[in-house]
Amino acid sequence: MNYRSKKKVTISDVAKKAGVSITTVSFVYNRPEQVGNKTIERVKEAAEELGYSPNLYAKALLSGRSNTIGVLVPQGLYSIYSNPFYTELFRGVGQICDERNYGLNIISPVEGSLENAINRALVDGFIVVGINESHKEVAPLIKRDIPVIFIDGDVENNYYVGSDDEEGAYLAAKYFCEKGIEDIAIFTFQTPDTYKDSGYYGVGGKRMRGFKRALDEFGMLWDQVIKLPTHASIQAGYKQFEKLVQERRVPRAILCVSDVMAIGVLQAASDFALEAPYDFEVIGFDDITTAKYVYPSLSTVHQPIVEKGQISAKVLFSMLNKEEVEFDQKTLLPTSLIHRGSTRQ
Amino acid sequence: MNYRSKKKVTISDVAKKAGVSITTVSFVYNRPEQVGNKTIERVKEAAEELGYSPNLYAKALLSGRSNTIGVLVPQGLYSIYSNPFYTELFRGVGQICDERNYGLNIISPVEGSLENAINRALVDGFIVVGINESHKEVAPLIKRDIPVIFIDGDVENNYYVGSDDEEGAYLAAKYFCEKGIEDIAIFTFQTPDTYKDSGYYGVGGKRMRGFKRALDEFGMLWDQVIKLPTHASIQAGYKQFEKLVQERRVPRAILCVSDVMAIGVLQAASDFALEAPYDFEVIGFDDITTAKYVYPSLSTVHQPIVEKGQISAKVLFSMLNKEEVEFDQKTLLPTSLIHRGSTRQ
DNA sequence: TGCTTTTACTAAACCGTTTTAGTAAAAGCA
DNA sequence: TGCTTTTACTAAAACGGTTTAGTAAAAGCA
Repeated sequence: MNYRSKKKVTISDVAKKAGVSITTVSFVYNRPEQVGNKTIERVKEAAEELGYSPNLYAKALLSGRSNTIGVLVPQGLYSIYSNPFYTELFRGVGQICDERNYGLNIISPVEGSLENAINRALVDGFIVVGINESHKEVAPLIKRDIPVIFIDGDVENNYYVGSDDEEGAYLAAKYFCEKGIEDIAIFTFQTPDTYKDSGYYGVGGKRMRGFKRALDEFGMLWDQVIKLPTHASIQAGYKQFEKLVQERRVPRAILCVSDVMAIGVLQAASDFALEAPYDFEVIGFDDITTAKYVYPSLSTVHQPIVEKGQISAKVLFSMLNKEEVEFDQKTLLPTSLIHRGSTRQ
Repeated sequence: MNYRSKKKVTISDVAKKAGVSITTVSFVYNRPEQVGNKTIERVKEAAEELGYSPNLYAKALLSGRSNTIGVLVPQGLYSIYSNPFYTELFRGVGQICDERNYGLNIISPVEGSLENAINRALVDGFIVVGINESHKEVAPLIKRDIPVIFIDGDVENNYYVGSDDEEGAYLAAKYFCEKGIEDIAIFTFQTPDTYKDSGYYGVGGKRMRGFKRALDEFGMLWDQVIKLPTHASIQAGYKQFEKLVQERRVPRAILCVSDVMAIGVLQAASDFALEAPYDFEVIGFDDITTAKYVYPSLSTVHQPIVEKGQISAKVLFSMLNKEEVEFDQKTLLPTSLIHRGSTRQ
């Protein structure tokens, strides 16, 4: 089949057909009290017959608003929608958008470039996730003079909402240290080159610093810990653990910088007849919804993802409406270690 | 703190500052080969100093395109982003958007009205999920003369992509019937009044008809089967099963019209020291990713959700580009029964 | 009746771009 | 040198609406 659209019918087509000015047509929709009843009737009839519907871009040009906010994410939509962390974040942002009758647009790189994406996004403001404010790709944001708030990046000069990643990671690592476990592997983020500055980047960096602080405290050698860069997905976690099994170096304890990796680990373990917390222990990070339901249920560092989304949306809306913002410029949410089935108390 | 934006700088501000016409400024960005080098230099400098960034609505008005497609969903964003079915659907749609460098906007009701939402959405085309084409709320879509494709609704006159819900449900119910189980409960969708026509609506209706066909075939009385309308969420499934336990009428078999409900059932069962498939058996519907990872792993009717998203996006893009569409007007994807831990072979 | 107010409508300006059609100056060419 | 072509730029017309300022006719009023 072949789709063809008829050509657009504009306000002046309706005006012509109804025998009135375009002003009158506009008034029929926007200030009907200024128009006589029979005229309203006639205009609406003409509009109906022609199949008129006002052009939204023209309206947006006049008002300067789209009534939509954007969440800027550093990966493609397929990745993003495969990662429960983002889904839960969107849940929080979306809830506030529901309340305010705003639209929500997830903005991901266009041809690999966030700058392109920003330069095309028809939104009134941005929530930027996982990117440092200093990153050159987000420079056009400042230029566009549009309200922006950052989540999970290194941020100095803008609004920011994040979790206490360093502390959460510290608690997780400390738990193993206190048990005297020395044979630890860390599944770290595999930072895409584009967004990598130096050393450990963003939340991944903060979590690593938390792990290190605990190990340092207990006199363990940071350099001797196995660090395995792993994509944030179940599959990648599975693969990484599979490799450890095949190389016969499954450690006593695993710290994952993300729950999905940890779930992959549990899955792989089960396929190789290993079982947490008996053959090894594992702690994830994020406390996504699924963490409770997997088997064994996943011990993890909880961070309030949904709330993070809610708060950032609220702040953004305050900026949009030029209201006082009811939050500090930097909001740091608490993290906590949650013991479930994948660790042995 | 208080956010203030400076006033917008336009192309004519830049033109004035650089001492050229606005045409020249426009050319600098869109057809630089038409402009002398020193002029380009001068214009860019002026633009930089003023912090110029072109107005996207004006551009969109000219081009008539936003390079974004919309997925129209029947619930608020909080609900949608709590439901893995949608997330996986968006994954499929998003993948194609990634490839084509298109944006993806999830459009949910504005003040409870999808019509409002449609009338504000700055998108080039719509994928409509779970709503019948005859529903009055989607009428403005046809009016806006914009490409549309439907997923999971009752559709006659438009492009449509769906799964063979009736057959999948039939297989699930038949499985229990063949085992001679008569004590069956069905967890059905709780259709919001707004979108309810008559009888069982949309995919929920198709699935119910599939269940019924199997029961009929085995001479079981449809009216004697317990039917429990349940919201599509883990919590609601949990609550519903909890009630069954408390009323001491846990059935031998449960058919759920959605995986999330079934996962709630498993969770509640575990909390009441019941365990599938020993104390009862349960089959879900959808085969969301999590179904594999819960305990016991969930037997379910598989439908290719991601593929559904991919196909509908592909069809929509063909319509947008006025290409031949490589799919039939109606695409019906196969479903199949997957046995995992929550049933006993 | 004549004056004021209200009602119903409209012309024109504007929003911020892109694009078309055109021009003057510079360059190319015999 | 005189003619044609190219280069570098611009004025003005779109795009499709909303809004302001204004007008003519109808209604209100003494």
